[in-house]
Amino acid sequence: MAPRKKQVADVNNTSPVSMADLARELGVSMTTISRALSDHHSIGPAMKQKVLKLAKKYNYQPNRLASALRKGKSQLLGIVVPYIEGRFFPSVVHGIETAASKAGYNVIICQSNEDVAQERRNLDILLSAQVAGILVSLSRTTRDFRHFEKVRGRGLPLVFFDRVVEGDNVNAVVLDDQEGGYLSTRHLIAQGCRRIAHLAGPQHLNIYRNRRQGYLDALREAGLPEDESLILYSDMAQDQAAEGLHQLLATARPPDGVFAAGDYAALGALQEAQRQGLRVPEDVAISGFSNETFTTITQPPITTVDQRCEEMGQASVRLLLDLIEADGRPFTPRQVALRPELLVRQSTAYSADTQGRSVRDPALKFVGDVAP
Amino acid sequence: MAPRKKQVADVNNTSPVSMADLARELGVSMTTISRALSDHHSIGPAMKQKVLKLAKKYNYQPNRLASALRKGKSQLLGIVVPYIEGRFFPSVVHGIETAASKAGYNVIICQSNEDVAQERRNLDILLSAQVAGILVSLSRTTRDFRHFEKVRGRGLPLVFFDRVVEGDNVNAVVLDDQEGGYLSTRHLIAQGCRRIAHLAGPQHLNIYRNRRQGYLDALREAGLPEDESLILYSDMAQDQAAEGLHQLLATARPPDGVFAAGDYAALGALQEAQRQGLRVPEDVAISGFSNETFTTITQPPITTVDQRCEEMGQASVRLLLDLIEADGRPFTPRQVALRPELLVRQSTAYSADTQGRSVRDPALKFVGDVAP
DNA sequence: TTGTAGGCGTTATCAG
DNA sequence: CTGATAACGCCTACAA
Repeated sequence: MAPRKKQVADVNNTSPVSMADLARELGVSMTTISRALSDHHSIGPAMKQKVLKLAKKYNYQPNRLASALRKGKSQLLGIVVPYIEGRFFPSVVHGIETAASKAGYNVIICQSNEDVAQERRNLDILLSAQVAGILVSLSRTTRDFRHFEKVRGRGLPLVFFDRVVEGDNVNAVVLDDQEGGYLSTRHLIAQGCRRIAHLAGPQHLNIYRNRRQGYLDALREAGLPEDESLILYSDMAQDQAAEGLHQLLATARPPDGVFAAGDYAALGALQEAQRQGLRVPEDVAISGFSNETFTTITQPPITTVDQRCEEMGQASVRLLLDLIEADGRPFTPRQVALRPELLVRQSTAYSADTQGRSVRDPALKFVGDVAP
Repeated sequence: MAPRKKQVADVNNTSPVSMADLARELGVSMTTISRALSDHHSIGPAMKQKVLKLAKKYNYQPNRLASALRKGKSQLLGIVVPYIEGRFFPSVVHGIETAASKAGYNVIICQSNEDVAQERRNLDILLSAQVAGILVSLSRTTRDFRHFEKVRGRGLPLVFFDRVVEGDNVNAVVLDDQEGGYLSTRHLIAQGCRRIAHLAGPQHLNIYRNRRQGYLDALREAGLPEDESLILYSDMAQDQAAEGLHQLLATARPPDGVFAAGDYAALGALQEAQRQGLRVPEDVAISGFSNETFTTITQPPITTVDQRCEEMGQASVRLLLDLIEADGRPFTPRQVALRPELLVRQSTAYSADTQGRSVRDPALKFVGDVAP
């Protein structure tokens, strides 16, 4: 019963077993082992069984470092995000990891903390880790994109998501924010609203620019006037929104609907309306954007636009894998715009389900979506 | 101006430059290059400069795979979490990634999806990726812990966090839930509550068991009776909590305070109380657990316990790094219990700050914390 | 069907 | 202070 000891003083440490060890034990060459394990065609079934059995017995784990070094490609994907917090990025990362692991890849994750310098460093790290591809959502402070040229120069597959480099020579996955703004506003109009205010975000960010444009599209389509006095620009904070709505409600012709470009702004508006004694949605309907968790638990729950976080992750991985499989052969860059989903809740619709009911109208203009 | 082309048909791909390339260019040996780059002491400053300059010029990136293969240790840490969603795990991962990258490590992240089999596979993957250490939060379905023996057998540093294997021979970082329950209840008592109900979670989960115990501790300390009829067990869902409070309020002696073991339960209780026309906190004070985002935006904002997610990530990494540095030398396993933070808001305190004010009472029993 | 041998890029051990 | 050489574990022509 005495445990055999190979080395002195090494109580417990099982040193990892390599192919060479297995080969020695079976009296065959490493080639045979390698082939048996990778299910190569030119290997006898008997031999294969023997090898697999021994591998199991010794709990053989392939050394992916060695394999990757030899093949020049690892099974790792790199992710660079501004941060892993809030609702959006974690969900996208969740989608990415799920899709990646399904395809046999693992992800190594880096945060830029909204700092270009850190973003650059992250890219360098991922390059030297020999990842098979990189997924990036830009930091807020990124104005210069030269560091990405390094990646392309290496011929390394690169996909942007959400915060992307604009242009048609990059691979990118985004939410169609304009469609989101359009859907929300169209819905408010359908609910009978005729004076719809827009709580808009900073217009140097394309997401807010696009949401505003969707809002205008819907107004125009319905023949409603564009009224700049109904558009309030802010940083989308709850109190700014409340203050803004406060002012609008004090005017001669207050709005009967509010499309906020963010859920916190919608919340601020909701609370302000209620403070003023207004009923929501009867006196003023309010909708938000992002499907933050809290939108389901306010009274009434807030109508909002879901950003398809997980799908964004999936779509990004799909695109990246296509790029990886293309393996340097010419590949026409793709820009994917995910179709947002309007979740109608009681802040805009009297009869809406608390959980939010997805509005899918086949007559809506089709903007783009991932391939089925 | 014609671009020099090394290879035909290779338009743009800069193949990564290796130490050998630099050595050839400078007419020195690879050894010299390696030493210059790793700042070895026995290298001439002149030589070092030359090498560094050339490395910069050619944009040399060390191949971490090769380095790790040679050294038998990578600069990667593995994380296994049930999933990356909600508030808790993303924040912990955020803390982990931040601490790890500060120490020169990168993280590769895996989700078990609450599935033991997946958890096992994840461990295998991390082992074969030759990570330097592993951080694990157990899946709900994990009852058998043998797969972790493989990791220990390899002598690979292993730290559990939040959902941990119990016992004093593992390294683990948890929140002191008992202390959290104690702090909350003690606070309710200090606010004048004398009949405090507890919305408890499933008692097979240690977090809920511990929160309940803390509740009992505080009652006992204050000389208040333990009344099992005031403890309601459920899965902590919003509607269950509402229903539960509904029943309690209908009794002859309704509670004047509620300590809910989760924020959703607290929310359900708050809404139910308000439906019954009760004022919160005047008629009944309510506190929750977890510091979910929505607790700041309810009316009134809900007093809750912050779980120190980021600190948990940091502490886990610190412990793991200590383990890595011990490098196989005997290491007495450590269990770290993070001190929770009570955030007092208006649902329990008339005068509380909306944002929540941290209660730090030096007289509180000290349970444990990370080293400074 | 199996074996031999060389190399992926780095580092550690020697010897000068 | 510098260089030659041998690994690390795996893969893959090429040869048998």
